[in-house]
Amino acid sequence: MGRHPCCDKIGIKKGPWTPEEDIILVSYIQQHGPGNWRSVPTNTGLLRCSKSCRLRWTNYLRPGIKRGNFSDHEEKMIIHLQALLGNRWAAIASYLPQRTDNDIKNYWNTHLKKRLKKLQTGIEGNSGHDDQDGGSFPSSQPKGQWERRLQTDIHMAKQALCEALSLDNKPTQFPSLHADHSKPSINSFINNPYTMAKTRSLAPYQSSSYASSADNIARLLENWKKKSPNSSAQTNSDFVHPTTTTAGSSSSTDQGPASTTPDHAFDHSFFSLNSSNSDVSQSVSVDETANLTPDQTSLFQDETKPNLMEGSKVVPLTLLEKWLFEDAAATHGHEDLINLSLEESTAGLF
DNA sequence: AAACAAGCCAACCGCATGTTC
DNA sequence: AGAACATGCGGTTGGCTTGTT
Repeated sequence: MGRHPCCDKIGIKKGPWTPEEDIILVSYIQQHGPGNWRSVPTNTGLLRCSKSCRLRWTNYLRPGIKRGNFSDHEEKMIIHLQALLGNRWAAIASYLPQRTDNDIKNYWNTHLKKRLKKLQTGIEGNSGHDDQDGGSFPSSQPKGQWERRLQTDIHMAKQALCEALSLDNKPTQFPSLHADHSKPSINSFINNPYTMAKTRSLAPYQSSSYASSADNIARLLENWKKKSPNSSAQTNSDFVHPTTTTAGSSSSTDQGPASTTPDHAFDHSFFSLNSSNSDVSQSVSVDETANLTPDQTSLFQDETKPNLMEGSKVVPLTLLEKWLFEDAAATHGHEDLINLSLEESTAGLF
């Protein structure tokens, strides 16, 4: 069944996204929600393929994305999860709610893989580990991908089931979403990994994620101003968003005529936040999003990571996990102890 | 200061899977 | 049932940045 690629159209733009394009895309999604990517290029006038739009949204513009350096804890999470799940970046990313799979993948390939390799060669001689793409899991053995996945999933399902059966609904204190060390809920484990992606849209997202989105936009605008002082003169040949010419400086109050975006909700919710200073990430948070209309809030609840805070349980950790987390426990305190205690409660069951 | 190399990461590509008709 | 379409995922690439010679 020959499927033609989505990007085979002539005139499709490739390469880095411009701030104008970002704004157009975010503006559109603000009004229509993520999804139906096929129609995005035609409705916005963006000279991008639908896939590119989706990718740009999920990897960069989507609310709740944290960028920049990975914390020590995040590193350990990645190392651990990679050992556990293999190169299933989406699944790994689901345990790091603020990171995209692409980010994690890049970070793994550029930092962690090398570091582990170095570490491994340092202690070489006492191991017969297969490398497994950076090889960090001692017990891995040559297995087919599917077999390996299946094994992992069965293991996780067992853990989840065990958790559900052995623990009552012990209320658990979780850190805020903005903490780096969210722990998976039992729901996410049950859903994970195969159904995880599908459940993303169902899991309500913390309202505070909106701040991060505003931050993303603010950042891109900032970069835009930095890189091209004359960028306001740039135009998109097919589509000029009302905010395009005023983004950054006067956009906070400007509500020029919308050509294809009659609703100005976006301008309010995003750019009004950027009014006097560039650091919106500090000023926008739950309170701000509380003022959003249901549509606006639900929009940014749509395509996000699963809500790892959801539910009241976390998944038992293996000894390896314990080892990986124990260092983080020293720095992050009580939330990690939650997992350790669960580990103890389920140790030896499997 | 220029040339080159290495690192990094955003974006692309192709395949797999799910959904709709 | 199966073709067409939509979306998700992981591997890879290209270009920009930074470091080194």
